[in-house]
Amino acid sequence: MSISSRFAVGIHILALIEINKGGVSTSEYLAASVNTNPAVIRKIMGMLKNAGLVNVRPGIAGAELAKNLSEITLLDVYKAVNVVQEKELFSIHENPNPQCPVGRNIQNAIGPLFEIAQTALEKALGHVTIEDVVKDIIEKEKLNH
Amino acid sequence: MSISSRFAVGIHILALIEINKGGVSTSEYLAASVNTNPAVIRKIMGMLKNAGLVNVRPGIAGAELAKNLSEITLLDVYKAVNVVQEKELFSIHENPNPQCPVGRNIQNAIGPLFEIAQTALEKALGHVTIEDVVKDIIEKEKLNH
DNA sequence: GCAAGATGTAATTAATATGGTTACAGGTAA
DNA sequence: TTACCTGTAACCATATTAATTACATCTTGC
Repeated sequence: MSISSRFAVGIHILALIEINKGGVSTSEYLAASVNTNPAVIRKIMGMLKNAGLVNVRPGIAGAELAKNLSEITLLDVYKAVNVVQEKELFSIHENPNPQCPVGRNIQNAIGPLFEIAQTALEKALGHVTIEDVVKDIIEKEKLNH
Repeated sequence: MSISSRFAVGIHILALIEINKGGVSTSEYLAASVNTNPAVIRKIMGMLKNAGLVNVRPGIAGAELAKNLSEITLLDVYKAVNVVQEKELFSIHENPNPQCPVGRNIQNAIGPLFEIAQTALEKALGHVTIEDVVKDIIEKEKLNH
């Protein structure tokens, strides 16, 4: 199992919109960089739009960031693209046997523990911004010249 | 997406083996508590065995813990049952466009960030032992009497 | 030795999720 | 009106999960 690449693609899109600030970031343009289909980009873009991270309008070419670069964290993107539901990173088997002491308590015993772990993950994502990613990309570019 | 319930079932199995210490924990017995098929239990048990967490032998009924309760963390179980590969909790889109500055650097830019988040998750799991889970289950049992 | 009963493991299946693709409705601007 | 874009639904191939069935193999008791 692994978390959908929608998350990585979402980050890619936001970073590219920023770096392409002079030009027009159409879904076709973004799709060419990600190497996927424009419809996939438009779907993800719709999610980013709903989360208030980008501005896009029907009929009008190009997308823009709706917030300051430094105000968009990876956690924002992660939540926007809906790769993991609230409290449901880990799945717990349903219908354990209520006749058994372990069966009737296991869900309540491990649920909170799983939440703690998921929260630790999300907190880590909250500490990184798209600005950090963009700066890192620019840095890596310089090193290869 | 969500992490396979093999993880939750693995925890369930270990806790039940402990609580059923007096009796014989066959795959059929464990399956009845988890509410699944004995073959599913045997498969997971094989993984726990490979990780050195339980002792089971062909032909001999019952499983035992191979370590002290307090020495088995949730992280041990998580790794044993192989629900997430090393460094691969988050998937990153393959073949981004190398002609684009973002495309050619995105993987190296976000890979390490994803690792940090995954490590935070795993660290949280490493702080909890099966003993904690068993104690919690016993506690919850008392409260309901 | 052999029957009974357990574990080990492979093959199959249904259900679900993902990402790609196509198609088209609807909006915008020249 | 034309050209081009976004929004979105429908469909498909593929992968994964958990359940199920089946059977080989091992151990013990007799």
